Amino acid sequence: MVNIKEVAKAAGVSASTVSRVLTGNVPVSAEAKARVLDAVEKMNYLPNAVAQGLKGGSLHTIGLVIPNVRSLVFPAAIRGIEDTAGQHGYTVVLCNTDENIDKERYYIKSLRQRLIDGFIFSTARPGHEYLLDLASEGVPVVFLIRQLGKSVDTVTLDNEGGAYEATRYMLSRGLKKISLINGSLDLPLYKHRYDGYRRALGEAGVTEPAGLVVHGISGWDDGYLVMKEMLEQKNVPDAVFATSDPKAMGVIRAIRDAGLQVPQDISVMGFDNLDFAALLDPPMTTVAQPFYEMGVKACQRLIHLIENGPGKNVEIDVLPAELVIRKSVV
Amino acid sequence: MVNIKEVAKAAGVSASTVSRVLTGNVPVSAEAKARVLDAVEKMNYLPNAVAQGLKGGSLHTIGLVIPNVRSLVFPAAIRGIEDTAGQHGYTVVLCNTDENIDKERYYIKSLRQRLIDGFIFSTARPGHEYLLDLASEGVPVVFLIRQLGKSVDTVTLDNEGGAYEATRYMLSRGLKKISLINGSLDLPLYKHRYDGYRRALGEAGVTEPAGLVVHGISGWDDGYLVMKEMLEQKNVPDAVFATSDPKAMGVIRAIRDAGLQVPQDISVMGFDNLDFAALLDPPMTTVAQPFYEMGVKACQRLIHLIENGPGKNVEIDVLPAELVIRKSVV
DNA sequence: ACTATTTATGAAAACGTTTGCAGAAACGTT
DNA sequence: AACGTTTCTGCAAACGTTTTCATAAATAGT
Repeated sequence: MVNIKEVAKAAGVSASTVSRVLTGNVPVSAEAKARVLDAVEKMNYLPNAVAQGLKGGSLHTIGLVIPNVRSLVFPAAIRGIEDTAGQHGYTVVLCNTDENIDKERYYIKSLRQRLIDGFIFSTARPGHEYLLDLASEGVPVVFLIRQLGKSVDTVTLDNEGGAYEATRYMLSRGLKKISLINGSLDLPLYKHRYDGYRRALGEAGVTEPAGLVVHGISGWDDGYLVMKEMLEQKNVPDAVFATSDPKAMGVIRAIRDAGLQVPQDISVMGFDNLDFAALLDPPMTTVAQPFYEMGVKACQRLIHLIENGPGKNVEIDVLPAELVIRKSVV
Repeated sequence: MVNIKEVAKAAGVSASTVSRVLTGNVPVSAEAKARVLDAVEKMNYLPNAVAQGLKGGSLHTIGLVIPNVRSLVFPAAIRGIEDTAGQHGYTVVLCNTDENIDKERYYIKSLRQRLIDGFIFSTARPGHEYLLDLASEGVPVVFLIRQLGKSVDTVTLDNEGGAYEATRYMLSRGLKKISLINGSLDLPLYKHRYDGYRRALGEAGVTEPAGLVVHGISGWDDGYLVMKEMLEQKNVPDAVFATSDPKAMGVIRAIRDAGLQVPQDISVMGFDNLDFAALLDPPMTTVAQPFYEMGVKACQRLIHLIENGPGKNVEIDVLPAELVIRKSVV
């Protein structure tokens, strides 16, 4: 690759002048400018971003740390991040941690060595408080989807509100005995969904159905198993509110395997509104998360942090959830 | 961040010695080594990879260029790439092009400036021949999933064989009038799936059903539309072979909307074996692509290229497709 | 005990930029 | 015509490493 000195020689000026033409920081005579631009064009010169990075301390790169790209919730968010990063001249490097703290530490170390400008984490959870230290050391950090404390800028969903609306909707359809099949309460987001569910139930004066509220469920296979168990125990709900679409799919499968129908025998509601939710049979009623938009906002916030330093106060951006009504609830 | 000179001072040696201890390229007295290691530990020193990159010409980073992370075929492959990259100390930056050649060019330019070590492209297609030039300029490149010519190392699927097996399977189930709902023939992979379909039909002595072979279909909505059209024309197949799982989902939906059943009235076969294929109703019979493994192989190959230079001959790695039989075909 | 060899070390150059500094050239003022 | 400004430019230092080169110290060989 051709470097700045060769261009300078070709244009008959010094390297400094070439640099000045290209950065535009300092005025250069029209004539010199023309000669430089000409040479740059002819020689197909591109400044070496690594050298620039070394000088200026930034490579315009951000690190995106998530548990696993294969989880269906992330691709849309990634896309939102990548699109806005690209618009601002940033590049994004992707890291999958599998919720493993050692992997996470390794990635952070490795990226900081590379002069990364900032991080977006979707891996925040109790036990990962050192991420807060990272932020307080002055490294630009934003949390996405998962929140941890209130000291770091965060873009997340109104999980409580979403679950509340969902539960209220089922109640409004005459459903009373509503099972909750929920994720791990370790994650605030599942805690909040539980809260929303309880609030709706409380307002309607119905009590939590015994044995039908279960936490710590993750993935469709787990969902399948709990549902199967409930059915075998003859503890049959009117409806089940599964707090993720994959769990809901497992639930539906278990209901079908027991010879029952959705929603005629049991209604099922999901959460996430993954791309295929509309295509299922029956099309799934669920709560939509604006993943793409969340990615965009998180990235905008991070770039703001990088370029303007930390604001006076941290910003916790809670986006509204949207109820999407299809056919899996009576 | 602390730099090598500060460590050197703390250890009472020169920067060169610190460097030598850390790289291990040159012997250093045990005593100096101990002092250096001690200081490194105490000061939490991490060498600046950007400076190393500037010196050595590599930042140990690879570029992964795909059309869109949101397409369900990529996440597993990405994971395969990222995992093996991580094992070799490489970092991966993700680029979505939306099949847009200008975006692709922009990313390539931007990454080359950043001293990227090599590229994996899943965007190869006719019209993008300049990717071949990139490779012949000496930039390490491997193609994944999509092939373009034979001059660049490629990891792809035996698409012809997969489609052949799928078609033969449907034939063996007594299905004769088999519709093919295929992607764009511009992409060799869809061309090959068509070839496999025809070979199976030919061997069985059955002719392509008139009006039931259609190309250029992409996504579930398109699939839904063609199927609906066929049904309205009263041109009803025994089975349809949709060459991607999303297309198959659209097809199934259209069949249901017409009041027919899968597979009793019409059998449906997909292609890809996306994660949720097993969870559909009925569970979908399809052709599996080993996406994760393909990602691993592509990344291994790329790292080999980066570290050992181009081999004498290019390697086109065609992985076998696997028929996975579930319940959507009689 | 003296030279020849090996071993360990530091100084300095190099990687490709950007930028502070100072000097040169051009211009405008009186 | 002399001076003060302004405008432009090149030199050199700096970013944080690695590595070549030369030198000093230590060891071995006679």
